[in-house]
Amino acid sequence: MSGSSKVRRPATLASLAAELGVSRTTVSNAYNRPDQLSAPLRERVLEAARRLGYPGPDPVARSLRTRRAGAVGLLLTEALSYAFRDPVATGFLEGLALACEQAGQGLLLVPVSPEHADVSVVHRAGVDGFVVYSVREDDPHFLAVLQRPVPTVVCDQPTGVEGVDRVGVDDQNAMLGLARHLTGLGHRRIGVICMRLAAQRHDGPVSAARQAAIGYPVQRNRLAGLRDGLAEVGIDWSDVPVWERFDHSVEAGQAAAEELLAARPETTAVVCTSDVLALGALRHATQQGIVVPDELTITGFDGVPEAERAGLTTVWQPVLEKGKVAGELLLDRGDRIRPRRVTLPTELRIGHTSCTPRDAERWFSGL
Amino acid sequence: MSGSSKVRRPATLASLAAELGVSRTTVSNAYNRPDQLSAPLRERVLEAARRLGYPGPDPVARSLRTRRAGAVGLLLTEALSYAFRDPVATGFLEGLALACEQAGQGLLLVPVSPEHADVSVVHRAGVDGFVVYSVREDDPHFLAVLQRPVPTVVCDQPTGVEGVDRVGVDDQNAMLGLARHLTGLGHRRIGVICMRLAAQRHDGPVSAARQAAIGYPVQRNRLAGLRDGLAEVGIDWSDVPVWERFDHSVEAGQAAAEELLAARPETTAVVCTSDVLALGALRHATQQGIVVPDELTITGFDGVPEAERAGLTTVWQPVLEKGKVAGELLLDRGDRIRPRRVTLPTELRIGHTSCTPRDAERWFSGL
DNA sequence: TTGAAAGCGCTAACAG
DNA sequence: CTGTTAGCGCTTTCAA
Repeated sequence: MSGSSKVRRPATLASLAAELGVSRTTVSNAYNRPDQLSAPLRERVLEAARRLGYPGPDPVARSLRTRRAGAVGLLLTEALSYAFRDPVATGFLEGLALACEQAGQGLLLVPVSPEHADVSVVHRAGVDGFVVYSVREDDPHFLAVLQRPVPTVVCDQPTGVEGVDRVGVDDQNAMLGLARHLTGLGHRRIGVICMRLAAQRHDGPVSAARQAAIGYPVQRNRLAGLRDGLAEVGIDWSDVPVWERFDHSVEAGQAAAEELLAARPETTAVVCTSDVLALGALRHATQQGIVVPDELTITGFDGVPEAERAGLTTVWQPVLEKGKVAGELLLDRGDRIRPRRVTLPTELRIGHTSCTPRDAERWFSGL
Repeated sequence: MSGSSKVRRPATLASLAAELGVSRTTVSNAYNRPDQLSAPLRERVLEAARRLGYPGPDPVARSLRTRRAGAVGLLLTEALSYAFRDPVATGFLEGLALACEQAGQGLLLVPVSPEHADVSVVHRAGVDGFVVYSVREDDPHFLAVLQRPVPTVVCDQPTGVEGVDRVGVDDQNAMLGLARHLTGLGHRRIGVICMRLAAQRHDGPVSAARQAAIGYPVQRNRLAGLRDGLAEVGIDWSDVPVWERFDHSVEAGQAAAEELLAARPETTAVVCTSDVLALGALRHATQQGIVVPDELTITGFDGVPEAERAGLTTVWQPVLEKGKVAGELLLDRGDRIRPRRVTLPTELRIGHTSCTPRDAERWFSGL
């Protein structure tokens, strides 16, 4: 770590005290408790500090002594850098940053990267608590966080971890609402595109076995909600094609849509478990000249700005609020002993990517 | 900070050592230098740690001892939370995060907020260095960073600070290229929309006096480049209307465009010093039924994804790369004594929001 | 290999 | 209002 010609810390609190012929306490007080010493003396101290180039109490030493780091750690899925590309994650970050600002706490982004499977970064983080954003149930970094003797708040997943607060939404119920919207429109041939379901990479159709071993509660619950909704109109879940994508990007959604529709051309509605994937499906449709929604209904999940602009039918969730609540839950000095669970509301937003399918009369005629 | 039922640190390195009847050194070595003790002994230590719930060496204490925090501090303009809404800032953050990941260093976001004008957050940050992203020349937080005896790298602004590395682009020259593009097309009635120029809020036309006291080198340089480019075809800068906006948002750009065009209806081209503002101007035009580019040319600066989608004529700059280089500059252990200056290339990207103005023949006929 | 000694720089009682 | 006394929990020469 070079890059500057600034010199190494020249003075310490002790040396300053010696120089001035006062005690260390007095110098410390000059910084931390101005009311504990006379104004002139304080000014003398500060002046000497300026003269000697003393930058004030060392933050690390102070943290050790006070037992508070003044920062919150954030653990994210994937690489840290990915978070800034994902619209849902950035919304969450904004909310969390808001809470931190308000509390005057720093936000330490833990440098997890796919290559360095090194958990030690978690152990090295000087923080007073952790916020964990949407990670796999058996994420090793998360396990490392649990070792640390500091409070932890999880957003979204994993769910139901003992001793840990959680903020999230009711993914299953939200998806149930979306399913009813679609079945109500008359859709019966529905295909699904979902995000990664397990640690190991897989792209393509999801077997029943794999569905039974989903490592991400959020995806699990969204699929479950859909399953329940379809069951209400007699659709057997095992007949519903589910296409998985490991990467979360528009391109991934596009490719998945292509595969899904090639395998199941009779599909009238593609349900995506995220807006990003849905935007990809939308792009595929556009490029193939498939008219949405007339020929194909496409839905998303999240309610990100891009989706709104595209008029996507989706489930909106309060992403920013999740971040804010996560931060507040962690920073809240209230002496709540019991872990808290906060479930925020979602909202079905019907855009213009969903409508009655062409073959609907088939089903409605039966009424 | 509550929220978890996890208990307070139960064991320390010393207590573990006592428990095992070995020295603290041995326990420390078990974690930090596995090759310095026998495997069986190490296993015994680790086992005891597990049993006693010892989470490994305390990061803060270790930092104090080793004199390295293992994290980089990031100082941003505006509120911390704003950064996640700004497409340029998120690009920068992604790049910086990439560099941190690679180096295994944490990224500590310093919680600056407009309300808390409190500089102490900077003094409290336990970091090995700072990256400063695009702040005003006399930003108090920045001044506080300079006090700290750690290396510092600035992105964009302020420029020319002694002892501090800097990464950025040649804003002036980039804008000069854009200006030539416009004058080459035949534009002579040009209006400007720019970002904030000083600490105190101001929205509207910018006086010559205010232009002479711009506190943001980036804006200063972009305007200077434009001025020079226009001077080449004999346009007097004092005739060019410059509209400032304190907030950086699409809405702000839209409002500025409205005011500017109302004041100067003869304008054939609106030059914006950022894409976000330009997108706002574009929106204004669309809503007013002004055909772009036929009736009005609009240009931006930055080359953000949204701008590309909109086909905006703009100056693209390597935002992600800036973040990456900033991180590398800071983390680079090379013993460069002299501060370094890195200037990255930009690229004029001509979209379909610029074309020859309708009154061009007036000028070309003179050839 | 392992251990003993010496702080890193600071704050928080508690006395004066 | 100021100083004295004890560490916070850890790493690291240096010796054994």
